[in-house]
Amino acid sequence: MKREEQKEQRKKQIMSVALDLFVKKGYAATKVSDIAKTANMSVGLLFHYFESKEKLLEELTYIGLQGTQMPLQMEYLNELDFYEKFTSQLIAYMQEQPITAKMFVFMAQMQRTEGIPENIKETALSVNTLEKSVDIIKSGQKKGIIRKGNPMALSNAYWCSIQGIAEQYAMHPDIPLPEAEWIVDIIRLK
Amino acid sequence: MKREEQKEQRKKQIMSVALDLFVKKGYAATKVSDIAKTANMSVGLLFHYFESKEKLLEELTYIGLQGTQMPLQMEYLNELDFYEKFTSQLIAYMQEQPITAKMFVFMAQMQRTEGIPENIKETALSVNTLEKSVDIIKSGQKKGIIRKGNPMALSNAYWCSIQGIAEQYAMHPDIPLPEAEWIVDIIRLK
DNA sequence: ATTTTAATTGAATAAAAGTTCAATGAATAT
DNA sequence: ATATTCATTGAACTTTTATTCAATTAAAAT
Repeated sequence: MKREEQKEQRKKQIMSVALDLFVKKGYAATKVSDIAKTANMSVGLLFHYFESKEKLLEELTYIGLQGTQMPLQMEYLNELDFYEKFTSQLIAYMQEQPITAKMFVFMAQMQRTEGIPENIKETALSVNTLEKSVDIIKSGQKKGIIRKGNPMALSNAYWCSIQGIAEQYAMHPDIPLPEAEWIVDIIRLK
Repeated sequence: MKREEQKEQRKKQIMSVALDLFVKKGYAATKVSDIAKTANMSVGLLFHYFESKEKLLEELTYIGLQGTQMPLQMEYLNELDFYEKFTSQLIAYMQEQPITAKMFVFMAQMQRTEGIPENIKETALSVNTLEKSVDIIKSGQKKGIIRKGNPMALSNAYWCSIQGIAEQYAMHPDIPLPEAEWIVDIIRLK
């Protein structure tokens, strides 16, 4: 069964290159021939593995769903501890698995970009964490460990920072990542 | 001289619509016909005002350079005050002039996207603020008002947050913006 | 009023990008 | 060893998107 392995290998190779280019240049700006060239194969071969550019995007999104589900150790003492654990684990994970940051950026791109097929957007949307987060903020505010203010705005501030950091890291992995503590300080009550 | 005014009007209209679509969908994914349709005109007319899609992008980038240069009141007491003033003014400005956030996102897009002509990238690059910021961080650390840590990482954390917030706001102006204080707390020494 | 100039349109054309396919060669099975 | 299956190529074809242009309409100048 050598063929099967090789087939999987090829698909992975294509998807890896595609992810990279989609993140760097955007989906629409990435030509199928770019992907093929970067992966050192002919366009014909690429179409042997994926029936269309859009199907490739679809599979990538589906994988992304699992890829962004990092193995979170999610027992936490309180709401602030939740954010601290999540942040430090995410940062560590981005460093160890550079694909994490790329997937993060890619999924966000899929969510917001108009003209992406609906089924793909829906898959990307299931990564959305903002809603749930607002409740945790509220709960932490009651306990007096998270600062006062509009919970939606607080949650948003935190997630936007995470998003911005992931984006920067995906593009420039050379620039040093922040300490988790700094980011959590956005919402921490002093 | 009605003609001249009208001409300017048209160009502005096209550029405004184009900015909006470029930010939402990305440059490559935005068709000239999309822009024309959204601006209620024929594609032919669009080409009467801009010789190509790329020239339109170029002019937009040039305008963006001025657009992101918001009228900053930049006398500050110390390094932390600098960040506080800058942040609150940027947030206020984004609310008053929604175009600011879009321009911010657009210019960042131009900077990072591969396949954008060099002259355009260079223009976009001159918005880059990260370098200068590192020195301010260092100086503030000496005074003991900015927290300890890698100055590059601190500067990066701050700017990534700003970028993430601008991106979110450009896309979803309905989600409330954070207080400047929260963001500056990323770098503040407690 | 008439002429001139320029705005505007949409269909025609050109260029670019996605997709197919017949032919070739390498691996696997018999 | 031979047959069979499938990976691989690149040129041909199709579709999409950018760009041009001749014709029309509206405004400005004389």
